[in-house]
Amino acid sequence: MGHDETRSGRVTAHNPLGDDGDEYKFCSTCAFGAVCVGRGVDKIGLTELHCLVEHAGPYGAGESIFRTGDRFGAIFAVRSGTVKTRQVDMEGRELILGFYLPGELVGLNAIHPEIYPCDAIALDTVEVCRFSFPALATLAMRIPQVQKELFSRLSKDIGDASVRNQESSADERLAAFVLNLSSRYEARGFSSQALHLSMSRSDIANYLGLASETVSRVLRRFQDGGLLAVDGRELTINNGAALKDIAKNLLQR
Amino acid sequence: MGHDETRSGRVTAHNPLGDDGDEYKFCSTCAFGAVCVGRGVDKIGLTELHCLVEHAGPYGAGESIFRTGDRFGAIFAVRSGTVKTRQVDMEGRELILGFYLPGELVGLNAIHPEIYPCDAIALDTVEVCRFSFPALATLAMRIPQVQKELFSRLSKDIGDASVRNQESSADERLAAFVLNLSSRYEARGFSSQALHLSMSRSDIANYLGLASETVSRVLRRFQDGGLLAVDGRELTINNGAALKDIAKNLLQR
DNA sequence: GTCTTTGCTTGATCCGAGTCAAGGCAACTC
DNA sequence: GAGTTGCCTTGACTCGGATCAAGCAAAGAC
Repeated sequence: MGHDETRSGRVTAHNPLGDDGDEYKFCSTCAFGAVCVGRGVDKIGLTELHCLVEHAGPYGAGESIFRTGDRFGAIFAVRSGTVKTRQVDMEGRELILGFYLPGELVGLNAIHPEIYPCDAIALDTVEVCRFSFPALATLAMRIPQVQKELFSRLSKDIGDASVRNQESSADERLAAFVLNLSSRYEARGFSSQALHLSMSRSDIANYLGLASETVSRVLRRFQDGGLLAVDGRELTINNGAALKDIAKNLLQR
Repeated sequence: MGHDETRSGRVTAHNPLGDDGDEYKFCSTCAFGAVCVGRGVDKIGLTELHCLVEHAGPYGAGESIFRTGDRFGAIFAVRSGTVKTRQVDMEGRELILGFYLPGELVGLNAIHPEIYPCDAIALDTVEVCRFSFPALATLAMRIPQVQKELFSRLSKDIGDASVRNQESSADERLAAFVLNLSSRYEARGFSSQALHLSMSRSDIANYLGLASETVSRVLRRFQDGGLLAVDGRELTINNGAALKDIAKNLLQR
């Protein structure tokens, strides 16, 4: 055990995630790892994927994972907690681009400008997996499934961003927002009925292009109509069908 | 020349773009080809890229290049003319996702769903280059620059789509729209001052989330203020700086 | 304990842009 | 020529949601 320990200790010091055994187990619970496992990346590819991952965090609420203008070097998979991305304009006004739940990838919009075009900020306690993008791109050259996954994720984000663009009422937006969160939580094994809003009303409002007062009012109206129940940031969907009907023109295909 | 001609003739019959000599010249004027040339794809890679390209069109105004629900098989570079992409919701209302000028890529949002999520419709006489996506992805496995270009284009579209999402006044939107068109034309070697709007007022309105009447009124106000001159679909920018000031919060970085 | 601070809710008012309606102007057709 | 069609413009009215302004509750600070 003596000199082996020394050697692996040295390696680990430079690459703390180099231990495949632990890492394999570690990443089998990681969202992006699960994606790869689920979509048929072979075990060798998966191991290589793990070798280029770094576990980062925890970040406390309000801390940033990356900031506008930082040189782009990696994309991040949320491991736990919720992340928001935002831009701040010249007048200091915030524009929220998106919320990222466990299992979702942050930073794909930075590949092109080669600097991060937004801040990524933890809304609660957040852990992430960091994927060096040059390494990922290199791996994608050899493993078709990795390349395909990347293309697919990128393409999906284009579609998702487009959906938000249509003109629609506050009711439609909020119903769609709630249902979207619900289905994303469900896809990751959480409850689709009872959900926790990690973000403030004003974050939601900003994201949806509304005033926070409007968010309050619409949620209250939905609650009065029996569509859902809100208690602070805890939200329970009681009539998903009715919400779907309200949001039908905004729902992702 | 004799048997050479015969051989290349046979090949050409099955793959009409297989003749490298002609094709190289042909695609050196094609927008996507120019992109690759400009960014340093080597000649061998470029030749291979040309081999997987098919020239399609011309399409007349109103004809579609692909339609919602078609199985995704290729992305398209606009060669001449203007293309719009749109979705039609259950009530039959149109939602315009984007306009594509010569040199721009259409269909990137179809990679993920693996079917086209929208119609691509020619606004005037349109010619395109068709890139088989499986072939492109395969080429990307071997040629880093092709992979990089694809990642970059995809990432750029995410960023572009996000920008449109913020709440903003009709004036801001229209100023940003005009400037955006202007810079895109300029990037392709056209005039940045005098531009032709290939799309109707109602297409512009739809794209910007406004009513067509509002587009009329705002353009008129801009004209009265000396910012630009409109004559039907011909538009001349007279005071770009003032437009930039109006649009400053929406301008792409 | 009180005093702040922060986030959320509710009410009253106002304004930008949508909607409705009418009319203008080319480009075609017959 | 007159009529039709499609697109654009202009005016009058309406309304959804922003803004302004309180008020309230929970969580810290001291």
